[in-house]
Amino acid sequence: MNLVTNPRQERVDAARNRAKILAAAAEIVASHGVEGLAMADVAAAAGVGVGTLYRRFGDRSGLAYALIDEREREFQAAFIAGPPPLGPGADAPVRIRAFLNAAVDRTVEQLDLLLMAETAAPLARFGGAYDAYHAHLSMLIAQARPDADAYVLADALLATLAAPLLAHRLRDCGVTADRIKAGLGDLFNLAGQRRVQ
Amino acid sequence: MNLVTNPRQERVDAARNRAKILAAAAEIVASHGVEGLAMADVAAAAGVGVGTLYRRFGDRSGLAYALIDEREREFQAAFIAGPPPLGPGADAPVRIRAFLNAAVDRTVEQLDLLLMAETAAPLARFGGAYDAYHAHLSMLIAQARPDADAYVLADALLATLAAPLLAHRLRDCGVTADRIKAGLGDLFNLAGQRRVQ
DNA sequence: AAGTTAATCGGAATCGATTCCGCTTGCAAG
DNA sequence: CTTGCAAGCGGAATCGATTCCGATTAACTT
Repeated sequence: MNLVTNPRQERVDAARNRAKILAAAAEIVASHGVEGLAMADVAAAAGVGVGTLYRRFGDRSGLAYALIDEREREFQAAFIAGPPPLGPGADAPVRIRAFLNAAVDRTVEQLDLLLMAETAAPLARFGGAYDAYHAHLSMLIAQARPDADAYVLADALLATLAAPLLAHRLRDCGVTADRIKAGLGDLFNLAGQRRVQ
Repeated sequence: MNLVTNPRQERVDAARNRAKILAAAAEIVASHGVEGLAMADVAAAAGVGVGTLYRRFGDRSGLAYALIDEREREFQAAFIAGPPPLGPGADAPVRIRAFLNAAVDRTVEQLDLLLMAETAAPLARFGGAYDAYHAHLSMLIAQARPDADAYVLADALLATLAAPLLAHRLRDCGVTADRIKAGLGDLFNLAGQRRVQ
């Protein structure tokens, strides 16, 4: 899933082209929105052939993920090894709240690109970033709520953040990001508590 | 979202073509799988022009939804007005369990078509069947667990059943449908219980 | 510096979905 | 039984993504 590094060593012209393509794509998204991100246009704006573009990024959604990638690794670094409350050092419940809040913010922030990337290749997010999130979150949940099925609970919490659903709730249903954060936090809080009855 | 009925009255030739197209599409899916469902092929097999196909079903995912539609309305009728435990008559917690189990089964049963339909138009499922499910489930949850945020909890439970995620878990992760049913059931059971502490 | 090779290039060709539009036809009013 | 025309039809044209492949070129060897 790592879209930036490479097996051996990228040839200098290839690296230069990668940079030109990403710059051109970012500019197009900034000026014309995600819909304007046509492969032929990106290639033309970057001054390369479409073949080059496909060699580097695989397909349209690969390009979208590459555009997302920088913030992605930033986020992953933050919750894996950054300072508390997101990173290690805080209690699991605190980290879970922080993680969910940050995940909502991050998704909302890049909603259009995620929408496009997930639409073109819904499977790509799985096996990729999703699995990393899931591994992290289910570990924390197992730690904080030994009685719950951490694996499924993590899926439930993360699936609620899928770009298409989030877009629907935020844009068509008037739900706020804060309400979703609160709802997920409550859901986690309630789940796995020792039952009364 | 109703893909079968129509505003005024469908002309007889149009109705005949609709039937021919659906029959041809179903046969193609049966023999060549969902990947083989190319618009031009369906049109040719049905003996109509592609324009006709688009007039009737809007686009590829519309055709997929139409193929799903029959079982869809069957399912909706069952949980809205059918016999218990799915329909009215049983206690809310029982109906919720039954609904989640049935929803898992139904999704698994038509996983390929749903995968295609959602991939082509992830938004279509929202505003359509998803909203119906959500309305139903959140009503039951509100009834059974007055302390929980039924709206968000319903999203969490339903989002876990999204075709791409379910396909990933079932096919790539070795998770069974039964485990997911159990996990969702537990999640509902735990959520909204009066807290101990 | 010249040779060798595998990685890259570029852009034409291909492929499938979707749109367009002039022609046809069901059907209801006169 | 004509006539009017909105709904419907077919399939060519368009559009954008993706694939192909012969020409180039970076990078290592001798």
